[in-house]
Amino acid sequence: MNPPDRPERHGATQSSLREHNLGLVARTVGASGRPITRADVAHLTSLTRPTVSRLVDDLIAARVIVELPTAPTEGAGRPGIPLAPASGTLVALGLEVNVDYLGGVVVDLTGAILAARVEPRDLRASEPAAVLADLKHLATGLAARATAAGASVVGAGIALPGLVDSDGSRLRLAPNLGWRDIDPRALVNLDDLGPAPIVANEADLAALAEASLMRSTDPAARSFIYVSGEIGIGASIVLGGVPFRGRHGWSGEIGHMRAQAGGPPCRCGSTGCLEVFAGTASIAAAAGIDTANDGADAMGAVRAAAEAGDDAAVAAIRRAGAALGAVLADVVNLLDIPMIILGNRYASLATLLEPAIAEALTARVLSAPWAPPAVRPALSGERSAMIGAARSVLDTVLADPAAWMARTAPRA
Amino acid sequence: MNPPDRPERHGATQSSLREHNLGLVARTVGASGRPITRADVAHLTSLTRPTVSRLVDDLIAARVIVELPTAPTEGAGRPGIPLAPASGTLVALGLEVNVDYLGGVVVDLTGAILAARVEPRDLRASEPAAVLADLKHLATGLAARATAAGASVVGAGIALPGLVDSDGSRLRLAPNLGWRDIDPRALVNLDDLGPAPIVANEADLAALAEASLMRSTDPAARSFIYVSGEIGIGASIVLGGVPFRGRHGWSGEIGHMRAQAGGPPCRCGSTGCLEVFAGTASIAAAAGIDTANDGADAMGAVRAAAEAGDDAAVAAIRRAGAALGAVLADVVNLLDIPMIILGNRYASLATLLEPAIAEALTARVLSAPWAPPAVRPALSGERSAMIGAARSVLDTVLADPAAWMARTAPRA
DNA sequence: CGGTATTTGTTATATGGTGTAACTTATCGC
DNA sequence: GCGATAAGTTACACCATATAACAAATACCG
Repeated sequence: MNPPDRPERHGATQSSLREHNLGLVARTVGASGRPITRADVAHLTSLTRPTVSRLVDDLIAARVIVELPTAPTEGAGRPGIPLAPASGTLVALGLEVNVDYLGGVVVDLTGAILAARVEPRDLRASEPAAVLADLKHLATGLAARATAAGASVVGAGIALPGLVDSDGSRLRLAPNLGWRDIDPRALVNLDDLGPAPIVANEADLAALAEASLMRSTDPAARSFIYVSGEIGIGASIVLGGVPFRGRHGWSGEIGHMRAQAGGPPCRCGSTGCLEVFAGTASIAAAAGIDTANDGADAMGAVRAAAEAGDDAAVAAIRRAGAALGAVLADVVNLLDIPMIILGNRYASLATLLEPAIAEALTARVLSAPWAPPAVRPALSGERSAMIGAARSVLDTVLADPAAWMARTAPRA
Repeated sequence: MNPPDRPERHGATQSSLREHNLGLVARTVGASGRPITRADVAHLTSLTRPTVSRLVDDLIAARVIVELPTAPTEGAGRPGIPLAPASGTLVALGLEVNVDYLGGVVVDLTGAILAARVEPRDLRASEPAAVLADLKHLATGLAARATAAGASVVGAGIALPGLVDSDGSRLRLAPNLGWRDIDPRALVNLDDLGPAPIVANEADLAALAEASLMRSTDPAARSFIYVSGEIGIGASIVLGGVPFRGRHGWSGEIGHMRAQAGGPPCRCGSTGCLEVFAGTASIAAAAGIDTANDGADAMGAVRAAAEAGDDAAVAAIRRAGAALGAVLADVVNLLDIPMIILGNRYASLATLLEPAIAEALTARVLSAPWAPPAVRPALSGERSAMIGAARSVLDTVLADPAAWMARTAPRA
């Protein structure tokens, strides 16, 4: 997602120039929510109109963007031809393995979901090879459907619930699956689907999906903390639209930051971890909700109980919110990223958790008087990790369309 | 230091190409510890020899790099001409205001300190306008000396002990100086010394100096946490050689992260802050060292006492180390940056603090079994913030030598 | 209803930076 | 002293963008 500390970059040649501008035009068309003309792109990028025209022609030929039927005109002068990212031409697969399901989506450059398939299944203590073989089966099925519909599959991304090395070569540990030291790429083996799949942590990819949704609503907010509530608690630190993964790719382990002195021991071996107070299992237990059979909707039950005035549920949420707030205050003091997104299972609890979180933040964040941190539920829903996985693949095309064009037409 | 969330970048033209490669060559020569030839640069950058030659000629004309007398040759073939950053030609001023002194250095592209001047002075509760006027006086004196020696001053950087907005336009709060809401650029007014000076937090600039020192010893380690011990405790998060400043420029406030529940109240109004347990004033007090008259060397006295076996001093250091370790464990869990540099007043205590810090880190950092975090005293010494301030200005020249060349020869 | 202003998109040409190939220069090894 | 080898330079081709001029399509105005 981001490169590890690289020593020094490469020299730029004329073709790098072209690649750069090609990507710039593609991203400019893609990022601007509504269709824009070649002239608009020229203004936005400070490139000249002839240059933009040339680049746009190539991108149209590569099926990255399309010309729309000329819209109802306005103002003087010749009306421009609206351009938009192509829909249904280039697509990516977003796959995910999680505790209680396994699934995949097909997403195109507009962000539309062309196909989806989710198989609920209890994957606690499962066999990695078998599960990932099933995932491959699911993926090839989706890919076949997409190509049948005339789309080209540019690649696949895989979201996993655990510590993934930053280059995606290795899943070190997935506590809830009971997996350890897996090579996901070898086991899924999607070599026929283009380049090596992107493999990353589920929270980071969900955050990426959130980032592209936020780009439409609030283009200024390109950095935030995405908190993913589950049995464990993960976070993704998004800087300028890109998750920051750390030295090895293991950043964001806020579940084991200290929330409170003492308390029951955490399964990590330490005490006082946030997870003990604000993990979904812990919230459910404190609220007196049975979580054994129906983990997915336990938070819905807690919410319902709390809204009905159940004391245990209210107290459980308050305790979780206070713990989250204490930890997040430290995070904001450390990073000065005053925007917190509550995602995954937390999304439905967000309005209830907010008061306690906000209270802790205003009490402890040094800069709160000048710039009070914002706390918000995630915009993206259930399948955000899969969507983010696909998005991350499509982003590589948008970042360097020339590479994709070279791949698709090596007939020179 | 790093830009705030920018919406979208500019289109690249042929001159951007040139600027990029000019900077790349300059940085390649500058970063490689020892002199290298044009052919070496070509190999390292993947540019061709003719291109490198052209760029090098321009950089020599601009006095950014120089040809050295041809060295004792080795191996077959025509010996190359060694290139190195020019010494004494282009220099930057690094200035600093801190609690008990005010000073400046003149640094050239090789990192050599050509001149320095430090005036000890008690600046607690001082008058900003008067102090910064004195700083301007000091700066112009240093600049005059530099130009008299034949150097061109490319600009100035100013290090301040407080919350500085990320664009350097405003010092929000410097608790130890008693300053609040200052426009440092207007008050220092160094307009005749090139472009607007870079203004930033003292810890961030010291970290930058540390980063360039580490580049020589360990080029792989481009990301680390620099902890600056003082009455307050600041930190700079260096990612890929660049301090990360956060949304407003106020990142790194670890002094007010929670170290321990309860404890005496912090002057920030909260309780349990790290500063209460590990700030230098607090360490000195706990060790029973009088800090009133001689704050600068109080840590030396604590160290001496601890090494002599004084119980109070040993306990004070142990308490501070445990608190630091607890907070830093959270930081490493959050960011996965397993390298911690103890700087400023902590540097001399580092060997004594390390055991307690390391103990807390191994106990609480999730990834410690795979990748134990490293804890190290800072390499850079007393004047690191000033040096970093100058360095940051010189880095702008290295990043874009074309801009400097345009400034110096606008005779077209 | 026709002419003008205005803006989009295209075409033709100029500019400029890098790559390629060949050449010159300088050293080593025999 | 001669060939091998590598550094640096020169001459030229290539290619991407800028500039300028032009064609096309609409609105505005008399």
